Amino acid sequence: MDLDTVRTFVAAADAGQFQEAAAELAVTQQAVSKRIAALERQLGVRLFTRTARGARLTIDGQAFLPHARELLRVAERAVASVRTGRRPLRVDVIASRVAPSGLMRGFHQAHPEIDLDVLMLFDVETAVAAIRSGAIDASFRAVAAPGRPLPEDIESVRVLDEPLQLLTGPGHVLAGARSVPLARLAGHRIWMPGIVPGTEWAAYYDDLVAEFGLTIEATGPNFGSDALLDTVADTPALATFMGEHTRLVWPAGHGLRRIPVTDPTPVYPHSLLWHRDNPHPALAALRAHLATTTSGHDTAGTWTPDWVIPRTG
Amino acid sequence: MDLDTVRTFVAAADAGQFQEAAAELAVTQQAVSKRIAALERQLGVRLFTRTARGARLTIDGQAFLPHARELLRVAERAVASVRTGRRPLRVDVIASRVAPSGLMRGFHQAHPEIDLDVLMLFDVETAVAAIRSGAIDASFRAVAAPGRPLPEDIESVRVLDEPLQLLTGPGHVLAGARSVPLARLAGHRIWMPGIVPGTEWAAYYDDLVAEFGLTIEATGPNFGSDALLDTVADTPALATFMGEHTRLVWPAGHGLRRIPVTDPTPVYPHSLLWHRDNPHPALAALRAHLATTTSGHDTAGTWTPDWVIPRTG
DNA sequence: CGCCGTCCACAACCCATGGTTGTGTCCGTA
DNA sequence: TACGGACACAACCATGGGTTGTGGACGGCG
Repeated sequence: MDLDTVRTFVAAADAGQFQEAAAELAVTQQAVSKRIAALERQLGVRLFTRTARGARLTIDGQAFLPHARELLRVAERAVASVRTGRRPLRVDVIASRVAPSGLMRGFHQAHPEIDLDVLMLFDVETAVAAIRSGAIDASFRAVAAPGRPLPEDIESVRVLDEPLQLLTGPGHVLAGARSVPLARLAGHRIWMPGIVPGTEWAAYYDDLVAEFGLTIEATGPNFGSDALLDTVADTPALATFMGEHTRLVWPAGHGLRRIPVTDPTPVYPHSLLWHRDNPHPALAALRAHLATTTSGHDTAGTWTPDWVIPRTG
Repeated sequence: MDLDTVRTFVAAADAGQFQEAAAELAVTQQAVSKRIAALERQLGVRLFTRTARGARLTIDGQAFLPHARELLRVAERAVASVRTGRRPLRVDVIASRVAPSGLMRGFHQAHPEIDLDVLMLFDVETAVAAIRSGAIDASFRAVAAPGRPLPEDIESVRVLDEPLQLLTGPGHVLAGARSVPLARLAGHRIWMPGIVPGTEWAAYYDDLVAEFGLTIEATGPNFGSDALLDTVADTPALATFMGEHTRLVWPAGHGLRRIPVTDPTPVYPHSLLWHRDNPHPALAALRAHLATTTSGHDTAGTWTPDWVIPRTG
C-alpha cells in the first residue's frame, strides 16, 4: 500500500469529489480516479459511490477513513523522528529492568505533547559519543565508568539511586524472606541475561561480584523480560536482580516475589547526561520534570561502586 | 512513502542483514538494498551502517524503527477494518453531543482487545438498511421513527434515556438558574446546528417544538462541537441542548453552564439495534456491556415523543 | 424536453519506478 | 594471500502510474 494513495483517499473523502482532491494534490482527476480504483481493488471493497455531483463515502469508506487518517499521522511522526531540526527528543535508556524507562513513561504522561523517541544504546561511551554528535539528546547512565571521566561538554545530574531487589519464584529458598542481607546471596545463582560485557552496567555487577562474592550469570541469550520472568518463576534455584522502581507487568499467578536486599543495599546510580549546548526545549522540560519527581535517597547502608561519582544533589 | 519499503526496513532491522530480509520477502538482495537506499534518500538520513557481516541500525534507524512498526500495525488494522469476515465491530452512533459515543468509549475501555469502528450514518432508516445488509453490526438510534415500525429481523433494546440539558454561555439570561422548566424556554433561541431534516433526530425536536412552542434553529452549517461551544459561550442570546451524559472537552474559561430542564425533562431515548442473525462475537460483548452499565431511569416527569417505543427493560 | 455543465471512467500513450541478473568492492578470516 | 560473505553499482526490462483525450451518466435549466 502506498501512502500517497491513502492521502488521495483522505483528500477525496474530505473534498467529496475527485476533481477538487486532484487540484489539491496537483494531479489530474484521472490520476485520482485511478488511485482510488487501485485502492478499492486492493482492499476488495468499494470506498466511494460515484455520482454526477461528486463521490460519497460508502460505509466501508467511512470505516476506513479514520484508519487512513491515523496512518498518515503515524507516517508523519515517523518522518519527524529522523528529521533534523525540531525532531522529537531522543533519550537513551539503559536496557531493561531498571528505572529510566519508567521515568520516561512518567515524563510522557506529564507532558504528552512532547514527542519522544526512546532508544537503547550499547554503553555509556556510545551514549556520550551520540550526545556529542547530536544524534541523541540525553541518556540515562551510571557515570562515570571506571577510569573514564566525562568530557567537559557533557553535563550530568544524578536523578535516581535505585535500590536493587531480588526477584524469585515461589519455590526459591529465599521466597519467604522479608529481606535478605547481601552476604547471604553468596552461593545462590543470580541470573542477569542481557548484561553485555564491556558496558558500565556489566562493570557495576563485576564490582558487586568481586566485593561480595556473588555468583552472577550473565550468560545465555536475552529473550526479553517475559521469558526471564517465566524462567525465574519456574526455577526454584534461580533469582535475578531488579530495580525497586521497575514496574513489571506479568501474568497473575506467577507467584514472583520481590525481596529487599540489605547490609548493604546495592543501589544503581542513574544519572541523566546531556550536552552543555543542546538547545532542545524538551530537554529542559525533561530536566525540570526529573528535578521535581526524583528526590535524594539516604545513602546510609547502601552500596555503589567506587568509580561512581558522588551525589551532588 | 511505500509501506512495502517500510516492511523491508523492519525486516532488515530484525534480520540484521539484507540477504536474510530479502529471502524472507522473496526478493533479491539487490532489491532490498535499493529499497533501503531509497528510504534513506527520502528521509535524508542513513538508517543502516553497512559492514562486511551485515547491516546494523544507526541511531536514526533505531529511532525510526518503532515508528515503522507502528506504521505497519496501523496499516494492518486499516485493512482489517474493511475486510469481510472477522472484521472489527462496526457501530453507528447518532451524531454529536449525545451519549452513544460516550457509551462506545466506555465499551472500548472495558474491552480494549475488541477492535471497533465507530461511524455516523444519516438516519435510522439508513442504519437499518446497513444492518440488514451486514455493512454495520449495530446502531444507536431512537426507534422507531414515526410511522415506520422496525422490520422483524432487527432487534432492539433501549439502553439509555438521556435527559437533555440546556447549555448556555455566562451572559445568557438563564445562566444563573439552577434548573429551568421546559415551558420557560419558549421564546428563547435554541441553536442546534447539525440536525439534518428527515432524520429521526429532527423528528424528535420537531415534536418537542410542536408540543412546547420552543424556537429551535437548526439552520446554518455545522462546524463541529468546538465552534458551537465557542458561539454559545460568546452569544448571550443563544443556548443549545446537550445530553446530560455527554462529556465535553472545552477550553477552561469559557464559562459554559449546564442547566437541567424540568417539568417535564425531555429525554432522548437511545436504543441499540442489531440484526437478529448477526453472529459477531463482539456484538454479544457489546450487548452484555450495555446491559451491565446502563440502568433504567424513572420516567416520571420526563417527555419523549409518542412514536418512541415504550421501555421494555 | 433537450441542451449543457459537471464529474467520473475508460483508452492510449509514455516515462519513471522498481524489479532482475551480472559484476564489483570491501572486509574479516583461514 | 586467497576465499567467502555481504552490500553496492550497472544494465536491462516490465510494470505501474501519470498524462491527454474522450465518452457516458446525471442534474439543472431554458
